Amino acid sequence: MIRNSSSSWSRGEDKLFERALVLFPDETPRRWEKIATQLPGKTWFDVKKHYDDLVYDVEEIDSGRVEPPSYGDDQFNSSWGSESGTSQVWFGSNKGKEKESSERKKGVPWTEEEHRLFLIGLQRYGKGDWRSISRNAVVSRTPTQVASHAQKYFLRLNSVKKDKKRPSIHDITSSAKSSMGNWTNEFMDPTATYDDPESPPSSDFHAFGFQM
DNA sequence: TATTGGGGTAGAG
DNA sequence: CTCTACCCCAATA
Repeated sequence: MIRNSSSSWSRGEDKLFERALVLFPDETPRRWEKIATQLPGKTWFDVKKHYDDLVYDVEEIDSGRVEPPSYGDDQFNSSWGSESGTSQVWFGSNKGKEKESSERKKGVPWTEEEHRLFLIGLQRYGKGDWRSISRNAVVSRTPTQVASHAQKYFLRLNSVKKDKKRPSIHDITSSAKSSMGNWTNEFMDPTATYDDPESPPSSDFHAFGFQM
């Protein structure tokens, strides 16, 4: 039931979609149209559908305590930073009830699902409210986790963004080369262009006002 | 082996 | 609780 796009959304498309989502906040007038611009072969309707699906996913997880979709069936390894995927340690499948053996805290690598949820929550609640995000979007994660993840996330975004312009002593005011031209196929390319992660100035409406 | 990526934790606000 | 910085671990170059 969870995560099922109307059409086939590839990884690259998803990435572009997320990028566009963070690029065009909820306050954007023709948000879907603008987002669809970033997605070749997709219409605004498709995009909206996809977003709706994701939001539904989030709500489902929030409401029904539906644990994130089988992470174990990840045939295609997620590549959220490492090209080869294979993030960290998938020590013991902690599905169901976590087993606190004598295992150290170790790190549970965020999966795409969680990351997407995080992005959604990020847009819906804004940059700061990690508690709301962790409460509504990424239930599997505590505010601290979310904050840490967000830190790394934005850090990477900024790093990449800067890196793209780093060897540019020539691009003083930068020409059109920094727009779109370098990256042809950014699909499946983690080092591809992620720009402006800055969240909207609006602190966002807190539809729900529960504090922890 | 050195560097980066990635998550957790500690400390300060 | 949030923000920032640091530490530790694993993967990659």
